[in-house]
Amino acid sequence: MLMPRYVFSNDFLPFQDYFLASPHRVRHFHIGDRLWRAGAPHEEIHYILEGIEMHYALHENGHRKIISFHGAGTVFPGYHQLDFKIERSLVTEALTEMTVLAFTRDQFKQMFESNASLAEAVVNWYAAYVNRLLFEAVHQEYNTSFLRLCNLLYLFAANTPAPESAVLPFTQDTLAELLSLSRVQLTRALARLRQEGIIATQRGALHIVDLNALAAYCSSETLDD
Amino acid sequence: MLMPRYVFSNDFLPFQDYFLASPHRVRHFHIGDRLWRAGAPHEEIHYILEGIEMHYALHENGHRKIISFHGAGTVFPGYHQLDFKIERSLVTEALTEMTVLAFTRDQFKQMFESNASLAEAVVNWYAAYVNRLLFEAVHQEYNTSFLRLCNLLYLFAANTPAPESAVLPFTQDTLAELLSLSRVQLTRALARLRQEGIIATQRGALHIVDLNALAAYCSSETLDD
DNA sequence: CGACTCATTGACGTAGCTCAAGGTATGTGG
DNA sequence: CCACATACCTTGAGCTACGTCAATGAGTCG
Repeated sequence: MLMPRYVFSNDFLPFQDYFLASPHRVRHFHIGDRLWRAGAPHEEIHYILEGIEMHYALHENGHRKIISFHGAGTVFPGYHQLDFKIERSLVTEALTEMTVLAFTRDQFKQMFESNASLAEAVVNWYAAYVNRLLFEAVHQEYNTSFLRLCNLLYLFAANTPAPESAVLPFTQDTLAELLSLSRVQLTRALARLRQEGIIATQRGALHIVDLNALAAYCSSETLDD
Repeated sequence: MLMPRYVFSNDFLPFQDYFLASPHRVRHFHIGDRLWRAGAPHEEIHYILEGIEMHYALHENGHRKIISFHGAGTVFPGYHQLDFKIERSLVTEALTEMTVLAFTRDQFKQMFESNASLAEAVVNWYAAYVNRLLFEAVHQEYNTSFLRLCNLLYLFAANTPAPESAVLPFTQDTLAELLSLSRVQLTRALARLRQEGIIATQRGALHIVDLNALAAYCSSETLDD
């Protein structure tokens, strides 16, 4: 049974050769680059060969809200043919050096219409993205900041190769912006987890020390039982 | 440019004849019926011929969060082939008498794979659904309850035939559950709008009196300028 | 006309915000 | 390799928006 994800990767890996054989343009990005023009609608769709990008929104009042991360083997943004106002306040930024295959909407449309299993993959990707957003809108919204943090950390840890002793490479700023919390409030929640021996904190990273104790705090939507 | 929507209808109307000609089962639901078994994954996909349904989530702590409404000419839930835990806490309930064409996942898959323009429509529908969820997660989250209410009312009004004097048929309970607010807080925000002559309230409904004044309160993500 | 649902308002508690000040790693240039 | 700058992290104090609890009023329906 599938749990919410904040990190997307490899969900289009089976199509890599197909993408390479289809009309595209190879593009490179450097750390901190934005993957498309600010304020513009999404004109290109990327298949990521290498690197990780972060997708976030800038709110009128200055807050930054991190939505998701996208790594090798995935496609971003999701293919569609509409023009949404909100997309113009969304930013995608390279966290590492990146290499992508860039498709225009029309090029992607060609592939989408001629390759049914790619179309299925696009739809399944959308379903997973909806799931991540639903998790936040219908679930995290009603939780305290402490519980929201526990859920987030557990989901991240569960997606690593060694959940029991996972190292999560996030600054506290990043975690706060993922959870729509103030940095101060986030620090307080981390302090509690540290005092209880559940995590260890470090500059720019965070270690899971006692995954079971963490899981005991999480809500059922987070746990795969 | 497209704004967030809470009500979905007619986005699959061009396919109605196609749906009728494809293998399906006609089903009827009565007011208050749930459109699929509680706690189960979505096994059927409906094309709605008549009626309106409400989609909501039940949180562990008793809160109910209303997500969206689906009316004639649309398909719900979105087609995909995965199994998400969160779907089991989601409920879809008939608000009126309903008639739908029910497809199994396999039946829908057949259509999806053999009709490229249907596949496009599914993807565009997902993009609109993501947009509605993004609006809440990245935007409304940072707004005060008053501003969130203004945005919601404006979006609803803008989707009616006569926005200037729209009548919105929602109880205050429903509005509170759409905005993740307490009923009390919602009443207070409505009281302010009433005192300012922007709306008139009534049992089970609410009238827009001064749409421009309402728009002046809204944030830019809500306004189509 | 009684029973329900829906709406309104007041009193009070608290989670999480902002503001503020200081502490500790990490990196860079001299 | 030291001095300094720049993140990043921690903790305290006070404020406020919003939640809960509670009581009452006002439409609507059998």
